[in-house]
Amino acid sequence: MAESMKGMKRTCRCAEITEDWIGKEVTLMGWVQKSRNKGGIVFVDLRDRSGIMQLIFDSSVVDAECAEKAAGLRSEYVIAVKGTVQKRAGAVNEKLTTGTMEVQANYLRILAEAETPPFPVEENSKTRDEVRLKYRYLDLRRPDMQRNLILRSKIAYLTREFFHKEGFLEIETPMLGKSTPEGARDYLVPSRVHPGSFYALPQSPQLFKQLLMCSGYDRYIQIARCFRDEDLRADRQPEFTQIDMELSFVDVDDVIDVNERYLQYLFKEALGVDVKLPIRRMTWQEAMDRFGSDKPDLRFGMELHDVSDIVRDSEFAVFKKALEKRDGSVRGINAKGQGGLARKKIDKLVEFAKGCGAGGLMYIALHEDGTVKSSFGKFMTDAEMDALVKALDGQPGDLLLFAADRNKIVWNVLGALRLQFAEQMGLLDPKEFCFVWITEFPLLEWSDEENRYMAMHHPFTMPMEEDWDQIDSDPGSVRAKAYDIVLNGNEIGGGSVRIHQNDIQEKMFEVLGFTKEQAWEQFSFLLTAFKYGVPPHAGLAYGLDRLVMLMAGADTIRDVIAFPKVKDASCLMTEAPSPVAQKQLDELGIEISECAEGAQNQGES
RNA sequence: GGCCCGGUGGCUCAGCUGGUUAGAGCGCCGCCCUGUCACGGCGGAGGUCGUCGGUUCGAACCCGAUCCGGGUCGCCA
Repeated sequence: MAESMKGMKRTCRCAEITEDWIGKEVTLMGWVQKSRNKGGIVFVDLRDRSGIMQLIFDSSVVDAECAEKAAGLRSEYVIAVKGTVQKRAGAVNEKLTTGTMEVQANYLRILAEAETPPFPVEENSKTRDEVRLKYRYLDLRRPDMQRNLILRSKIAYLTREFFHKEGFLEIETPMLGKSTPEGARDYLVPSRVHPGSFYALPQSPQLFKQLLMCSGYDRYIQIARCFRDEDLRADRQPEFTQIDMELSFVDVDDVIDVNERYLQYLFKEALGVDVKLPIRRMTWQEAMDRFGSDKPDLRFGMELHDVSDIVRDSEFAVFKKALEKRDGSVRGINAKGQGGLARKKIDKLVEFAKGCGAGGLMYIALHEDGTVKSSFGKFMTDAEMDALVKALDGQPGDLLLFAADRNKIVWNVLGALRLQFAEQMGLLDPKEFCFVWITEFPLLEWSDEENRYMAMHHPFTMPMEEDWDQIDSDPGSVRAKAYDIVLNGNEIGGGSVRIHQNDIQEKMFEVLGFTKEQAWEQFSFLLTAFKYGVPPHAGLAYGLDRLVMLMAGADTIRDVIAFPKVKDASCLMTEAPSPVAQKQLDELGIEISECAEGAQNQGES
């Protein structure tokens, strides 16, 4: 039976009590973690967001009514307790920060009873995600989830504090905006007032923050919700949070400078971790050549080696074909100490490589006893094989893996293999934080699907001056003033200097295949604004969820988001999205097609 | 959309080559217990093995479809 808390006032949280409090009267309120009834004495672990305090109900101290109530306490009951902080008479519990103390209770109220929870509310839950997410409010009671969300709050606070001191202004941008064709799919919101027209939820505040620069706000920051209607991953949710910023009268180095100091401050204050400045920088080309990725994990080596020149004259058809392709190459990595890998496991690696888009994967296994096994040795001369082993510094016991194809595929395959081996070999320490700036990204990327160049970052990214004269002759070779900040193989942020000159912007649209009319139709407000005096500007945005995930040591961003969605972007707790009443649809002038209705009915059965 | 992994009492899992009555730990319920903290002791309840269909004398197990969750590729300017 639930009682009122009238007349009682919480004095502090459970684990805020220290030994200085011994002898003091306190009032605590929280959830029953566990109750141990010894007969005449009942121990209760009381939990709130700060931690646990042991309560003791002694039948020789409390009245009969209180003793009976205490004996009836069950997990997750919400209670209020008055009592005295005392040093424990019995053994100390070293697992609790409050383990030397207990509260000798003298008064108890049951504020709410609770049914037995569907899964244990405890640290390191092994309960599967499906159940956790259905009862997310219970999952969020668990100490590890509470720590994550408390850390997230602290990170948001430190971020605002740091950038405020640096002269940034926090300005909100709209959630209801205009749909744009490039980029991810938009979440659309129908307009009641304008039947047939739709708002789009922002994929990022990109254009608005550039307009704010036009308006003279100089330095802008926002912790902004963003939406992308694409498939989910462990590190991707349909709605997510960016730390979004834009600065005027700056170039690449200025953005990097303030952000390096931010990261140093954040990691020191939130985790006590020292980030050494300056953070290492690496061009995109170097990252791809050495690590096969534009977000290299630098906590370990196992670098890629280009062996194209060594095998250029070989008779092996796979190598030959690869080198005839545009941007074709043969590259390898050395998986140290993996030479003894069983044939079956090597076959699995080959399958893995095929999954990454490769035709296959070649290997040289250097056994400890000096024998050599290779999938392609018979097509090669001894001299060529020796040169390959030497190029990768192969020692007895090593496994050398080679991919041959267009660069994009070779990088992709070897970069992924490199990570897989590192994980298998236990080379990844989650407590080690290895930052790197990746700079000088290509401005454009060829799209086979669209049969045109696409902006790698976005259409407002400034090209590097020294490459600009190649924009007509060789657009793919033009580099951009774009940069990503990478932490342990995760892209935690990215940004660029923006185009503020009319002629460059027009040329950009032309290269991207926009007609002048199309460009104006989509971005007229921005292009018009730029006519009235636009300062040079640049910006950057962090994925807050990923940043918190890495700082919290979590495996998925779901563990640092209070109410995340599952893989098909639905919410297991609220069951969103859901069909709506016909009346709502009528108001919006929306009709559901038969095929969508069919899919919906199927989904419900 | 493709590929891979999983779904067995409330939770986490085991369940052999298809074999007769589907197990364990935790939790839960009852009784006992005044120093427990992974409390302890005694007793007890609880499962259409995700769903549908098929193969078989016989299916948790094999086959097909489907639903749910996870990972990944595509996708994510």
